[in-house]
Amino acid sequence: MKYSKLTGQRYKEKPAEATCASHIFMLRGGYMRQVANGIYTLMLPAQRIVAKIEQIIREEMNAIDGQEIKMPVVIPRELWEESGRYNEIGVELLRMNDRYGHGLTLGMTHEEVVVHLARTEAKSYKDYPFMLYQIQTKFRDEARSRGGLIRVREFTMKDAYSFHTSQEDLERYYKVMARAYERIFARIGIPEVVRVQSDSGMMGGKVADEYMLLCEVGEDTIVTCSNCNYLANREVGIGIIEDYPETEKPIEKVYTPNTKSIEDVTNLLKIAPSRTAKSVFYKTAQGALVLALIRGDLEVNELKLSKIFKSELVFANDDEIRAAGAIPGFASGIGLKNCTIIADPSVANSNNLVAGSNEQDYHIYNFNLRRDVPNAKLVDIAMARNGDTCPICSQGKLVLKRGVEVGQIFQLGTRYTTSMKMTYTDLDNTEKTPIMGCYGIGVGRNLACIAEARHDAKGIFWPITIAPWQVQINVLNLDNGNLKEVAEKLYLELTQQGLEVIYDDRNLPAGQQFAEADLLGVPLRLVISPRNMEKGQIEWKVRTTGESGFIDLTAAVNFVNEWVKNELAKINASCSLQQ
RNA sequence: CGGGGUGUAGCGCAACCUGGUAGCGCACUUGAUUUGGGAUCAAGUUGUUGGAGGUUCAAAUCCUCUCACCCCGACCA
Repeated sequence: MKYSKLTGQRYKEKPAEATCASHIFMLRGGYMRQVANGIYTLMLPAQRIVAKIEQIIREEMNAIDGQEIKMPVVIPRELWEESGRYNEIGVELLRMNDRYGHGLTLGMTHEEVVVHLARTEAKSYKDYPFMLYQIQTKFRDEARSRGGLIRVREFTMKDAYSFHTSQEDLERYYKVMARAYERIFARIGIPEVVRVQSDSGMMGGKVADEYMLLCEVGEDTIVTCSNCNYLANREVGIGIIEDYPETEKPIEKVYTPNTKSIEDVTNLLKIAPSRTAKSVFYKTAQGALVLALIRGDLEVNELKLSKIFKSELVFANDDEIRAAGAIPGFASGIGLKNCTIIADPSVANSNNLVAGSNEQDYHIYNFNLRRDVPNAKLVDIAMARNGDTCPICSQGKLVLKRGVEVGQIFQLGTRYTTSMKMTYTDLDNTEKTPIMGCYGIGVGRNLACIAEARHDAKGIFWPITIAPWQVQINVLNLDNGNLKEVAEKLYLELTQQGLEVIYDDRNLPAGQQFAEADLLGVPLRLVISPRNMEKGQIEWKVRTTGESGFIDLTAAVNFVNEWVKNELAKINASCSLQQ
């Protein structure tokens, strides 16, 4: 590729709307342009990287017996109705009508479509197990896209679906897939991606893991341990806290006017938040009232709570709280009617707490959950905190970090095969329902994450496996002597070796060429200049390390060939190709 | 959906408060000189100031409505 043929401006200044490194550099470097909120056009450099990421994913999926297929972007509403998700999923699913008034959707995930296919094609136990995958455009009408390609509405995703005749086989394959994922992240140049326990969200199913790149621009919070390798999304993370067991004392009322919050109460009574019980009222989608009781120093994890009721929860309003016999601001679980009470173990395991009295302007001392609210259901609903004790090793302290989800794997179970009536005939001639797993990787998000993890102040440095080009040729003073001939010849020879070369044939001042080269992040740069040509040499420089040196022009092709081979070998060695 | 912010040339910004011919830097075009870290000189080009209404002799500027984008939150695979 000659630079003069590459369409796209390179900006010197940071575009106003960009706030994170990957976004800034990809706009400045002419990798992409925004078309609408969360919708981008990828230009040649980005498209080349994407193609390489996709190819690596494809190789790894094929290596574990994946079959690449292509499902449609536009999906008829009937399929979503069959699985029940047409009504479960909100506005995120983009719905529209065709000319006949037939309801259509833009695919945001493809469980329905893959089951639609698989249920007519795999009728015998002999057809199992199998895995189908695609690399395809998804559309999700995000409430809030942000951060360039980190979070968008239209994106390319590799989604894979496996089908099994037993839970054991699903679990076996789940591990195979997990290994493939580790190899993918290593091969595309972000081996530091970690696997964390997670919630399966709208996909359904029980076991789910997310692959996270830990970095500041991430929007997920990850619970990590200072001592062991515990890793969990904060949505499901658990922290062990100190309990304060005491002998139960009788309830005493205390006058606490104008104390609406835990902070007000602790300030007034001069006690620690951990000596209080907090009452938070929620309402389920069906309108049922829920009281969550938790110790005052902890926060309710609403995802954990919503799983108990299999419903989204919203805060109850004051009237609804009063209807249950509680006083907002002074509420507790004592004497409530028509209200399900969920208590976190933190409240049960500490005694003589300060709690609401359900009487205006009064709290009580010596609240004891087991004695005072015996009907409360004990479930962990606490948000893990920085500094809590690790639930796995009991030694380390939890540390919360930010992360970007770059992939996820789920053991789906029979959520879709049951609702969509997919069956096969087993050995004993009975009809059975297959068990599914599903596995996603966001291609564009990975691209952005690599940029987040691999950049300096001047630009991105792309790992050799996915770099838009492997080698860049710069010529200083192209018009000088025979430099142009030398460069053209070198370009041709390298290209003939099968190397991917971008040749800056624009005759720009050195500074500008170098600045733009840094933005493009090609791993190896060759510089041809009058100064070095006098000695018959060219200079090479490695983008990542800054390492540089000189080589005779005659040896250049060999040198580059070897260098690229070595770099590729280094990455491949880090993730041996044997399964 | 709630809170905040911004829309002026391809990009970054000024002019807006206090109404009076829309400007600067970069980019772009032509020519010359340059070539080891975002050149130099000269001459140019580029705008319905996001849109619609209103007030006014006069609106980028004031008022109303609207649209788009960004940030924070809610929500989310």
